Amino acid sequence: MTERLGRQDWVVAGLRALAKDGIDGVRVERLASALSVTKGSFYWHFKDRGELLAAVLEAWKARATGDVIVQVNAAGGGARERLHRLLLIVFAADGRLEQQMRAWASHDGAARAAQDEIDRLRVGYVAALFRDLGFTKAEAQARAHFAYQALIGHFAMGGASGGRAAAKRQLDRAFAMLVRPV
Amino acid sequence: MTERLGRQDWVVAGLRALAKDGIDGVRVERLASALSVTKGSFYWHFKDRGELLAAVLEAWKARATGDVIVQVNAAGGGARERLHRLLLIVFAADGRLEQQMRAWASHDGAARAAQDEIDRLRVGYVAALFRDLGFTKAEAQARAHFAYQALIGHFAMGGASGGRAAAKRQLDRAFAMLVRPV
DNA sequence: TGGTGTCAATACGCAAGCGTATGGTTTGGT
DNA sequence: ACCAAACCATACGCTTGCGTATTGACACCA
Repeated sequence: MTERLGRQDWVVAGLRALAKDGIDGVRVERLASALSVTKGSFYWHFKDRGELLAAVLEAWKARATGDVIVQVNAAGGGARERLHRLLLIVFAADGRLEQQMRAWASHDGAARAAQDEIDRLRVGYVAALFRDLGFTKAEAQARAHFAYQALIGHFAMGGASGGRAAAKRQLDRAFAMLVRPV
Repeated sequence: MTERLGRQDWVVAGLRALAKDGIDGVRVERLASALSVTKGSFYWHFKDRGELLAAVLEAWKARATGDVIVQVNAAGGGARERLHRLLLIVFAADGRLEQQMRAWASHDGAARAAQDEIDRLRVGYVAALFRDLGFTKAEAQARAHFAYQALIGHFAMGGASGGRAAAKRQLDRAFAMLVRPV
């Protein structure tokens, strides 16, 4: 039942703590207690707290990269359908980790760099969808950027404001605006 | 030259520290040293750190409420001009305090409440502008919300990505999209 | 000149966290 | 059964930061 721990267990616990309490909630003694263990264990797996944070960052990058994109691509459909599906998925997603990640990035260089990298990648993907819809490169880039900014803002504001249905109606309006030709 | 300090000096220093290092950079001993004084002074003006944070929050609310809105209103013009001017101003503004404020709100109830209040107020203002442009209430609300989210996202991403000119061109595209009738 | 109120320095106790040292326990291989 | 490696507990020292207590300096007023 109570298995011994590996590096991954600490990273997972770190991600959980990050999503819940922000980066300075991921404290080694706290994680230890959450894992029902003492920090004696931690310092066997990691050199120091910094190494854990780096690992957490890496883990986040890994899951932030593929995940949704492949999910959207796998379901097929044209660019318009994909974009719509993408928006529905991401705007309904739990943005707490994303938000705390960004809060972290706001005062840490490495996190900031990782975040920027992920941002570029995701905006690039969305821009490609807009291009498929027939927009010029610049227009596609602008719209993708704008839409992505809105997503980040959405997360930053703590997700939904009204009910599920109201949120969907608002999103549909935004979508209509976004895909309407110039 | 070296005047004695008042409560306000600490609050101002707190805001500066918040914008620069985030909420947990506003430490009493750190502020003290920034003000070339010891914490003996601090604890004369404030009961504890919590009281300072509350004061900082209050100060932020005060300056976040009026400021830009009156500036935009004062310059006159129709709804379209006002909206355009508003976007130009806020998207070019320094969002560091805003961003750190939001990072704080991501793990603190009081800050969160204040932030929500400000958000509602600002979105309401923008929604009124959209209504003046002839949109229905729901459409105006949706567009205002979307635009505001994008602003927050913009700040969260650390402001400009390309040059000043490129940013303006992107913003103009977004503006065109936002004001285009359904 | 003495007193009172305002602001500040110093010294202290306390708690949270990090990282280290050292020794104990469990596991798997032989 | 025994050993070595992997994993964990305990105890310690150190730093940072909070909050308190006490005393000092300055200003203004009577």
